[in-house]
Amino acid sequence: MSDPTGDEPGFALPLLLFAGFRTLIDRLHAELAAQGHPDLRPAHGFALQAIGRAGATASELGRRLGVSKQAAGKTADRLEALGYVERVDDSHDARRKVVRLTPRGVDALVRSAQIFEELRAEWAAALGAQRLRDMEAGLRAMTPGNFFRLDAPGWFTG
Amino acid sequence: MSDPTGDEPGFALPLLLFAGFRTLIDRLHAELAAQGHPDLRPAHGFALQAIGRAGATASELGRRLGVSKQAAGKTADRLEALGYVERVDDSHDARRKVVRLTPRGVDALVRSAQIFEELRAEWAAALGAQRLRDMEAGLRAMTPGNFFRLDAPGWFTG
DNA sequence: TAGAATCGTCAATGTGGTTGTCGAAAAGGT
DNA sequence: ACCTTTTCGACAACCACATTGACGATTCTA
Repeated sequence: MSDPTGDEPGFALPLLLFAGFRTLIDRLHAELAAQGHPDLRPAHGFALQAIGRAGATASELGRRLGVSKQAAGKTADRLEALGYVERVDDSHDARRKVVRLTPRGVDALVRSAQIFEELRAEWAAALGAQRLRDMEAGLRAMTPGNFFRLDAPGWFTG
Repeated sequence: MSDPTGDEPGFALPLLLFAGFRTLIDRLHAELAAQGHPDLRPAHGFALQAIGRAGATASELGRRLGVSKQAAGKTADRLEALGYVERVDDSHDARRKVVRLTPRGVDALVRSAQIFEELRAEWAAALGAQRLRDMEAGLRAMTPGNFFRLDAPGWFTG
């Protein structure tokens, strides 16, 4: 209004991006809670995604999440206590213990994917499909390409 | 709906938003570190912003950040140890101890604002000023209005 | 086969968050 | 003025999530 260009101040951009992220994640977990997964936290969702249907060892999980193997092991402990993963001995390597999704873990993953599709459809309906694609394309252009490294936790506090 | 248009999968949207946020914050702190503030972490930046030039009590800071007054007090302790804030007694209210920015704290805030402007200018140059404004407008439309509540930490883990 | 790398775990520590409690000080109602 | 309620800052205990360093056991490799 008073700004002749109408530009947002610079500090608003990261805040808006975070607000968008947070809004989506909050809605995801509200839905997951309503669908039988009330104990799942955002950090757990990232870990489940990183484990994947093929499973992973604690060390591998740590590499995928960008954290130490010890931290990954503790996260696996918590997910195990919540019933989302189980540990199985590897018959080919006595050192390895594979963290594998339980049926409950798979269910959470399937539902998450479904909910994300619905949320994206909401955004597409509100903004227009093309505007949403533009936004995604713009973000993809401004972020490091192989940014499917899910390492949110711990990064904030250092 | 199928996607003959090559739409992004739904789960990519939050990841892209987070990647954008993280990219900006990482660049901010790389710059801050180069400009004499290597110990400042993302969480600290949020707290400094919430304290502001007018200062705030621990309780008020807690309300602004959406955390308990105890947590806010600990964060103030940490910032005090790093030399970014100081505590002064309130002459009108013997209970209150106002957390106020030191010159170093003000310097960090000023530099942060400057860096954010530069980063936004980079995005505007790469995407086009209008596309960036569209992105910001879209995000503003999809996020709760008064989202200047800086409560990132703790939210993730619950 | 000896040496190096990897796996999972234990231990100690740092940071940031949460309740609950408490005394001191301010504010409010009668 | 007095008593009650609220607010403030602090302390204590605890939890979540990360770190580094060390360790025995196992596997890979030169």
